[in-house]
Amino acid sequence: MSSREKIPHVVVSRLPIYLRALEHARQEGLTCISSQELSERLGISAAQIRKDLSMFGEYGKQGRGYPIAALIEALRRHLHIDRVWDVVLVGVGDLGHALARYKGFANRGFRIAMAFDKDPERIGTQAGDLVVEDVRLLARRVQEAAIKIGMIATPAAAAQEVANLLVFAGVKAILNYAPIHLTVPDDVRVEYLDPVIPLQRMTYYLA
Amino acid sequence: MSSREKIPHVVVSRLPIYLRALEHARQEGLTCISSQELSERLGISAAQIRKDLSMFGEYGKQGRGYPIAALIEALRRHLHIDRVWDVVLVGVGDLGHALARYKGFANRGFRIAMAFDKDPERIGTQAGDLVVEDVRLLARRVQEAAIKIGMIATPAAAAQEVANLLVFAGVKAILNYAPIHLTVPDDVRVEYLDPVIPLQRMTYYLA
DNA sequence: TAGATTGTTAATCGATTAACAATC
DNA sequence: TAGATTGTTAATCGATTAACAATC
Repeated sequence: MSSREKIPHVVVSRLPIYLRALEHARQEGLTCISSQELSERLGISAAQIRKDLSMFGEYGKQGRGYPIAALIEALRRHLHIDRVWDVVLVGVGDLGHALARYKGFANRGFRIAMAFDKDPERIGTQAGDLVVEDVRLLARRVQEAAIKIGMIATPAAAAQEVANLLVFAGVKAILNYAPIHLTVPDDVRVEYLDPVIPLQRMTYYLA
Repeated sequence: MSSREKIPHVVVSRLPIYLRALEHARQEGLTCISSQELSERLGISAAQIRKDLSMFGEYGKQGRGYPIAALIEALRRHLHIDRVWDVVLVGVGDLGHALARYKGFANRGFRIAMAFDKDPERIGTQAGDLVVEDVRLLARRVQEAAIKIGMIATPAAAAQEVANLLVFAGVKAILNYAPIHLTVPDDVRVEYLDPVIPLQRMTYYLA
């Protein structure tokens, strides 16, 4: 039961998955959903789901399942997305542009607030609603805005240097699209989105 | 030791990470690398790395470490990327375009061979080197080319339907960028790249 | 040879599952 | 009430780590 012990990271990592599924269920007009139903939708065992959720509180009702709206609200609160986080984007090539224009951040807790590049050809151009700024201004601008989350969409060769800069500017969480492992201080988190890694994980199982 | 028992998926999932680090090390001009050195570069324990690699064979030399070129070759073989896999891309919006033009697939085992969309405005237009085709032709084209890997870059609302179509066409591995869980048969693998999920995993730890 | 590092074993640690009393 | 489903416990299962003999 409930939220005072340390929650294992595997459990935290499933929370956004539950949240996404709950939001879909709500869109379908459901108001309540059982761990069994969630299990079928996600391929995660019902016992696992109940155990995970029980670490944060008693949200379920026996005989009926979980009230969707209340659980969504609770998960958003536990994940600290009961607010909107400003994000700084670095690297505005094809992928950076796609991210700057991506509509999926807004209603899930995030907003790209600034975009930087080092290429003079790109600086001053438009990316989504933003004007691309010179990466040399990054540290000052990010510090002033107290931005805590960075997205790296540069080539691999630049990514570690950009990470250092973000860390220096006070960023504590980095989403890295560049195909390279980043070395950062212990109090900074990194998540990786190199598309080739999951592809290679799957080809292992292909004939 | 060596490769006849079933390898746990966690181990398989680390192989591409090792491979990427080894390729970087080779680019730096190294010819041999110890588990200790790899550990520092990746934040994975040296014991873990040795144990993982030992499941595939005895690639290391006591006192010296692992010969990089040979290990790269071996990992590529075990991951079945000692060849180039054709991939079918579905959904050619901003993200799909970025993927079609991404240079990082070619030398890591993949090639986007076809791109489909259902929007008449997009069909016939250029995406990277490809001409966007009508999604109604997908099943036939994919079957004929015997393509086994699909990438979904459509909106969430279309993703499950596209997945069904890919499965019908014989695809066995799907990389899904749409923010939705896909339900597919047991012999089909799915990997997810919704950028919001990792962001929400990190905000849990932000104040 | 001396020093370094592997592959492997056994011990530890952590995560998942099964089962069921509690209860809506 | 009867039926369904939770939260939790204990048992199982699996993954990681520590340690070291073997050996390059």
